[in-house]
Amino acid sequence: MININYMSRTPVYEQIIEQIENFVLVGVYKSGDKLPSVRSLSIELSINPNTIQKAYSELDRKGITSSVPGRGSFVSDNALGILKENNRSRLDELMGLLSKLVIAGVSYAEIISCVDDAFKYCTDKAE
Amino acid sequence: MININYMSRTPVYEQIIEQIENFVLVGVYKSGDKLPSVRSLSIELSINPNTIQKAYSELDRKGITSSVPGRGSFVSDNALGILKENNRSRLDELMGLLSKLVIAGVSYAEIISCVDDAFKYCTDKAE
DNA sequence: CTAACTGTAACATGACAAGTAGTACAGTTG
DNA sequence: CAACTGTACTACTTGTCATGTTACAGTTAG
Repeated sequence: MININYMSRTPVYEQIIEQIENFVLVGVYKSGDKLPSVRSLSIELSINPNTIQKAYSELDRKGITSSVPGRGSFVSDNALGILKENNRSRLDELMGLLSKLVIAGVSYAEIISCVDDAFKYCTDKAE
Repeated sequence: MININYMSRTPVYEQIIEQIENFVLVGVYKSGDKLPSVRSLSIELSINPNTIQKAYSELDRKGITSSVPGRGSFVSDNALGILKENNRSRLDELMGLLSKLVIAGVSYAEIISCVDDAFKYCTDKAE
């Protein structure tokens, strides 16, 4: 389910965080769902348990999940809300990328077509 | 002229590369222009000459610049073409970011407004 | 030619992040 | 009780980044 790219510069634990957050955003994980345990996921991905735990504790800190010793890690009630608010603030990131593309000579129509595709593709998932 | 952010995760030498590439894209540096020397830039930015050299040699490797011992580093003839082609291939990066924003509930109108702003801002610089 | 500049190369060093390895503790569940 | 769960801690290895330093060779202006 989770896919790790070892060639990437972004640390493994951050890749795990990002993918779990995406699962929550898309609806694969819903509030109350149980995440795979630290040990089972570490075996599945052939990654040291400490790396998984680092990801999980960071998710806890963000309020995305809630971990209980002995029981497991669970998706928080307001996880979706937190993530949506976080992603919303990425609009400036979008501006930076757009500027580069414009300077590179990418046409207005091409970019609009990308935007349309993104909306077409996610139209049913975005409430 | 060049601005280094020491808090950033991206290495200093990559920040230098990116900013010089931007100068070429925007037209501050044109083909044949001479870049500041390794030593002068290292003094200006209070950075070790080796770090500057790492950036310059990478720019050479990409074909953006052409360095000659004793003379200096100069912007290549096809630098602009190489950079435009590179940036053009970032359209998938745009798709990824757009998907996240859409899932986060950002409206179509908001995104289109961003695109318009980007074009308005860069309209005179994009040939 | 000389002096002052240029890029290039090589080495040692320190700092830091990431990941691994191993062990241990405490809570939960069946 | 046994098997699971998350958590904590230390030690170690690795890779990258940046610095400090020295040296060499080519170019240019005086």
